[in-house]
Amino acid sequence: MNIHRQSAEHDRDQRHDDDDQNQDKKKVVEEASSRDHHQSAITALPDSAPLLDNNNVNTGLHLLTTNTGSDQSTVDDGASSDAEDKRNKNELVLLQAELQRMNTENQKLKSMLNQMSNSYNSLQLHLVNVMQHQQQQNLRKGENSQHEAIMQGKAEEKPMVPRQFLDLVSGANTETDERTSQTLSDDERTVDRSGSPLNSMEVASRANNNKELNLANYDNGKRIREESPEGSDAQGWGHNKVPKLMNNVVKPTSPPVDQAAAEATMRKARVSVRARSEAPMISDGCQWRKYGQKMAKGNPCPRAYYRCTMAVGCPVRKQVQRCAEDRSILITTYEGNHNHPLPPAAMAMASTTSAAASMLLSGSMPSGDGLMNPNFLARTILPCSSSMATISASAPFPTVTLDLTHSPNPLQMRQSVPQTNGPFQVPFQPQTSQVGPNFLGSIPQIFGQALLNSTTNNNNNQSKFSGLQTTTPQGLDASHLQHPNQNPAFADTLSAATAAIANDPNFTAALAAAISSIIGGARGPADNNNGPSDATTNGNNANNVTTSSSMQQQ
DNA sequence: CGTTTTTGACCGGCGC
DNA sequence: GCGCCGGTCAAAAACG
Repeated sequence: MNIHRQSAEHDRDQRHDDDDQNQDKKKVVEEASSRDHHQSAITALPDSAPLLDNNNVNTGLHLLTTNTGSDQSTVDDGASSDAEDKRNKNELVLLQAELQRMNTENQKLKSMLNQMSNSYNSLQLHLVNVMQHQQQQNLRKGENSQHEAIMQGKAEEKPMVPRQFLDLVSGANTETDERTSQTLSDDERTVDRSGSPLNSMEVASRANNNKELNLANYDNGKRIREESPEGSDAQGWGHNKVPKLMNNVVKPTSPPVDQAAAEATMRKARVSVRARSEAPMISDGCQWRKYGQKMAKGNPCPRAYYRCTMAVGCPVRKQVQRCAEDRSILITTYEGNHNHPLPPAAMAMASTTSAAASMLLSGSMPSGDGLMNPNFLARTILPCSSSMATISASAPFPTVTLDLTHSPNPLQMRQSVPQTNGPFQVPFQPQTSQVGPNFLGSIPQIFGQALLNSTTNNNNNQSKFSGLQTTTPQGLDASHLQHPNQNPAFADTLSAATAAIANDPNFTAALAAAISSIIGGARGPADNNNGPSDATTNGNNANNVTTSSSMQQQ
């Protein structure tokens, strides 16, 4: 058996080696034509670094060729042409030196940028952690006083619900909340999750008779706790194949052990996108080759397996499967990092997955109290969008789900809190976290940027953006938790953004940019080891980030 | 004829 | 140890 496996792997490796050789051949040609290919990663960044502009390099090359041509055409012009010849040669040398200098500088800047991005993310996470601790303490104080008030029979105006709210917003109560919710059956939790009035978006959606949202939430609930088709889609994916795949990833560069481990972890991180589409596959700008199809348990629709073919040896894979409950919903799950530059059209999804993976990475980053709860990140970074993205650690590998299948009605969302059983009612209290205004402010940023990006496109495609959902590692979903600080301003922003996104055919781009802007901070789409196209290059993490949104493609 | 898709077989992890 | 299940492989078929 081992022999068989070894021979099989040997064959596989050999194939891989062949692929590498072919890739090398291709590279030679490509690099000969465009040497500045690698710089696209940097040039994809905002216009912050003129030195990194491809045009500069291209211009330089163009000058070089032009001058060379003039050299040959003026050979017979006499002594004056000799002087000109020398001058041209000098210019050529100068330009070459300049070009080399610029290249070196580009490399330096690139590495600096990576370093800064990492530092920024680390600091940001640390700050979030510290702030949350502070707020926990404050909330505990408030909770205590609340208890005293209740004990004194003054709870008429502030019933038990506020306490629950306080418990919810206090991240420190996670343990207690978990215990409480764990006493519920899975079914109860599922019901609660989908029916929780705390999810303002869902409430709004219900008020709007939005079937899609309810459906999607129900699906998510099943995904997280049950072995639903969708769940299996996002969960047991490649758990036993990671080492093998890692070989593919690591081989070319033979990175250090820790980096390899990080990539291995990142390889596990998945980004799932739920979108409404009649097409067999959503177009994300990448080239995919189908390598398998299976019937997943519990879902009559087959699951298709694709791998990226934009570059030989690219480890990125994706699964495509229709939702069992609503077959108009297409669930696409991405895994891995692109090891090649991506076209602009593919940058969107790559950025999204990168950001999601980064978020997962952040969640597992060492913090003061050990590993940071990945859901903590989701709750802090995306506190108001808990109905859009799901970070699931209940799955074998962390998955971020981007649900593009439902669109909240911000107007109703604004009213949702009063309309429901009260702003503080909590059916059951898993964990959520109260985050400061700083983090709330980042949410409109998401939609704001999405709005900016989306308004640039005017296609007929219909995309619906609803929100992000977070799931606790214990399988508890925090998506039903409404952020207490939701305000009309945010609702307005969300409203405008949603409306704009609804008309955005290239929604993924907008969404990716938005998520990247808040999650990655300085980590832009191009901020990865392999260039602009890298989706999850930083590969450190083992958590799931699911983004769900309702996207309709025509 | 090269590339992509299809599809049955195989492998490894996991639960019982 | 066995069976189930998800993921992958690889030969054959289909496609352009």
